[in-house]
Order: sequence, then C-alpha cells, then structure tokens
Amino acid sequence: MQQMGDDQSGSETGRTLILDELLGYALRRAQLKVFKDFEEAMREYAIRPAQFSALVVVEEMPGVTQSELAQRLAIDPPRVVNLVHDLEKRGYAVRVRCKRDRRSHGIFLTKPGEALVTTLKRLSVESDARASVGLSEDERAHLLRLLRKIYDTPEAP
Amino acid sequence: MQQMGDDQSGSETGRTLILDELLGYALRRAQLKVFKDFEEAMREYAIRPAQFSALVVVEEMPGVTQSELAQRLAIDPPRVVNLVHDLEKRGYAVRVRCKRDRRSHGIFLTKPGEALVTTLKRLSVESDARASVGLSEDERAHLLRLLRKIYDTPEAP
DNA sequence: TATTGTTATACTCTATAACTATA
DNA sequence: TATAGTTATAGAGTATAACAATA
Repeated sequence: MQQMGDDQSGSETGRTLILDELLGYALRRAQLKVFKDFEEAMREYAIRPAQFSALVVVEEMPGVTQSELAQRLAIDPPRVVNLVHDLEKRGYAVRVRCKRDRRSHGIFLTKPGEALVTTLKRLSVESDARASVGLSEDERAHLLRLLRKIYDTPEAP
Repeated sequence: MQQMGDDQSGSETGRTLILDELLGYALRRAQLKVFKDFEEAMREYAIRPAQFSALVVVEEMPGVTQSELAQRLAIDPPRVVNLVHDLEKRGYAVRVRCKRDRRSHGIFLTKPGEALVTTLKRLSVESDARASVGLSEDERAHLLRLLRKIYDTPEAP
C-alpha cells in the first residue's frame, strides 16, 4: 500500500491541506458518520432518517399539512407524498382531509405510530450519544449551537 | 397556512422539541445549506463535491492510487472509478499503470487539471466563507475542530 | 388565477456483488 | 489465495415539470 504515493506525496498525516479547512467537507464527513450509526439503529424498524424526522414533527404538530411538513423539514413536496404514503401504508399515520380547505390533508399518528415514535426517539438519542462519544457535554451543546447558526442564517442573495 | 396546525400544535417557534437536539439532524441541515452554495459555485465548471475533493487529494498526493483515494475520501472503490474516469475523459487527470504493481493505477493531474484545481480551491474558500457568514473566525475554527472530533473518533464496535 | 397535493420523470448518490488481471 | 480495478445493477435521495382538485 502507498507504493506510489509514499515517495511523492507531501502528506503523511491523513489530512489534506485544504479539505480539512473547509466546513462543507467536515460537515459531510461528520454527517456520514453520525447517519451511519443512526440508520443502523433504525434498521430494525425499517425507518429512514427522513421518515423519522417526519414522524417526530407529526407527533409534535398533530394535523400538520403536507406542505407545512415539507417546509419544516426543508424538503420538496413530492418527497413528502411518498414519505407520508409509506407511513400510512404501514399503519403509522393517517391523512385526514381538512374541512376548511379541502385541498389540504392533516397528518395524524395512529396508536402504533405513537408507540413507534416513542421507541425511535429513544433510539435516536442513544445513537446521537454514541456518535458524539468523543465530545464533552459542553462541546456537544456548543456544536449544536454553531450548526444551528449555520442553517438558520438566511443566505445572502 | 398553518390552519390545521395552529390550534393543535405545541410549537410556534419553528423548532421541534427533539430534532434540534440531535446532532444528526443539525449536521444534515447545515450540510445541505453549505453544499447548496458550494454546488452553485462549482456549477460553471461542472464539478461535483466528490470530484472536487478527489482533485484536491490528487494535487496534494500525485500518483495516489484509486484504492488509496477511496480510503482517503471515505467512499467506495466503484465510485472512484467513475469519478476518475470522468476527470480523465475531460482532460483533467491521467491514470498511469504502476510499474511495481501492474494492478495499481497512479493518478496525476494534467496541466489543465492543475489550473482547474487552483481555481476551484479559491472558489471553495469563498463559498465556505459565505456559508459561515454568521460565525466569527473563532466560532468557525471551533466548529471545524468539533466536526473533526466527530469523524476522527473511531466507532465503538 | 393561485395553491395543495399528486404523478411522472430523470438524474445523482450510494452500496453490493461479481468479474478481470495481476500478484 | 488475495488484491486493484472494473462492471453491472439496484435502491435511495433529490429536483423538476405538469396535472387535478379546490380555493
């Protein structure tokens, strides 16, 4: 290994000069690692990250419409259709036509859906703890705060 | 908007109780935002994030083999094939068979490849600065350090 | 005319297995 | 037999346009 690289490369540290100074690259690497554990934890319930976040939002906002859900999760409406359709097909959620505006569908969890999301939230917290085992409690809180600053800052147009 | 949600939801803050306490969710949101600007900046050169990182590594490690590149970027070997093949097809890189081990191919940048990566590195730094405009220099450095701690920590098996 | 949800589509990313050529 | 690279393939994620029902 490293036969061709050793004699010509300037780096033996496992770091490149620029990649590890870029937030985008560091964010991607960190996210890949955290998601890997998360997906592993959810595998038993066949729940993908996007489905998990949808379940959690519906639990906290019963009757949320699909367009609201799309906005809240920062995903496109067509994705929400499939997402919710699958949850409904599996008996975890139902769509109820809104009486006031019959174009809208409010989403509610079923009893099994409530039970599932309770379990999944516990698993997600455990997975998150594993992923951040190298961080102190202060560091973890600080990281969260900085990440929110990134994605809450409106982009300059 | 919010017709069905308003009267039943417990959250009016734009935050859910648990999602914003999860590193995985915050990482995904932040990464989406940073990548959006990055991809926009690279669009003119038709370079995807993975190709950019490959170019940078090859520049810093001339003659790196494809398997080394896969390991360095934490991606699977089959992805590297397409990645490098495309760069070679467009004249930015060449694959040279290694004399010592004729199974290996060392990757080198061409002159146009060197010129391209110089431009792209500048663009990437500018994009990163835009994405972290809400952060001070100290915060940005701290965030990078915390992210590296996440993805450098070996996973507990 | 505008909006909600939907369908269809296509393109990328990602992962896996299986093949080849070299060792 | 083991490894580097490759091929093929399939699944998931993502984005867009266009349509139906409703407002």
